[in-house]
Amino acid sequence: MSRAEQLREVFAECGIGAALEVVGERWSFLILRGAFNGLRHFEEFQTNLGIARNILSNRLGRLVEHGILRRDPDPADRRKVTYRLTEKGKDLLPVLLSLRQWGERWISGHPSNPVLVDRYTRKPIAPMMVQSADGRELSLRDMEWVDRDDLQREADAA
Amino acid sequence: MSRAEQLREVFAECGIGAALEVVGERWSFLILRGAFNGLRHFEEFQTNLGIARNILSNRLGRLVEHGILRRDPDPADRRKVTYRLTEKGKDLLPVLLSLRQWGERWISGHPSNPVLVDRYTRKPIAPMMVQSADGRELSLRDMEWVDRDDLQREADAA
DNA sequence: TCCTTTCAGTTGCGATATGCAACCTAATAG
DNA sequence: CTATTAGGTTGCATATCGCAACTGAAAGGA
Repeated sequence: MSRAEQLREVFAECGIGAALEVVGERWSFLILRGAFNGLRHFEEFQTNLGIARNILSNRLGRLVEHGILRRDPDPADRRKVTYRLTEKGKDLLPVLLSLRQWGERWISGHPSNPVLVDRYTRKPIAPMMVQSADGRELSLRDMEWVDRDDLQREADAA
Repeated sequence: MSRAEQLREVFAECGIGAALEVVGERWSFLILRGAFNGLRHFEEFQTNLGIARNILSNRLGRLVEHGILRRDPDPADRRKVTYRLTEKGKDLLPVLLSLRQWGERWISGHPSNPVLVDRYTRKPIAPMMVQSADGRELSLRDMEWVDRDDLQREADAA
């Protein structure tokens, strides 16, 4: 087994590793943030993020390969290519927002721009938090890591 | 200021960029996952993750530097060093869980081990989701990116 | 038509980061 | 007093990154 394959296996054994295999590179999150903010074209990403063109090309390719972005030619201008989020990509929003809120709280110290608001109430979205199955907010003290099989046995015993 | 310059500034100030400065490297998330799962010592991280020793040393140092882990000598055995999450570190849990749930859903296709449960009800935590200020679940269609100042003006006008 | 600009990349090359194995020092165990 | 453990550091090879320059196809303009 090659080193790369070994690494893939380590990463794949948990959802975090599996996710990082796809979006773990330094620029991927920023490209996704751009996509969520409406960037669609190569030049838009390049000028707005200040990313090197070859890296951008590589990352966009990877994100497309992994089904996070869709790459379509623009029918109106055949030079242009449109990148947009797939469902799989859109589903990364909680990750992006958690990361952003953490950065605002602990690093930059202030909310950043633009703000994501509820379209109807015009109020900013709530902070991301961990909740119980019935919707109570949980802190780390209220939670416990349990082996999946042990949990199953607990349930069977009850 | 040009539109490109404006946007570049926006991204530089964005919480995501700030967060990635600190936890954006390839192994950082996996080290944090280990910490959340109870790993405390250098050798534990090393054998558990299979990370190169020099990289682990470097990453632990960086996480300590940024106040995400605390490094304490073990009073019982002075060879040992204990790394544990600070409040700032613990507050990364929503990021880790969002990432993990996404990976489970879209990549590995199944829930991973161990499971994080509500200590009292013994039920797995809920999926991370974006919510309005009053707790409704929001999908991307229900939200809108708004410039902070525009939002303020909207509020003033009302 | 011919010339220029735009768009989406690719290529070459040097700088940086990463992975691996071996080594080191202090503390503890036997 | 020797072996082992913990937590690193060092040297070296490879992989990835960032920058600048270049390419090639497609518009746009005179």
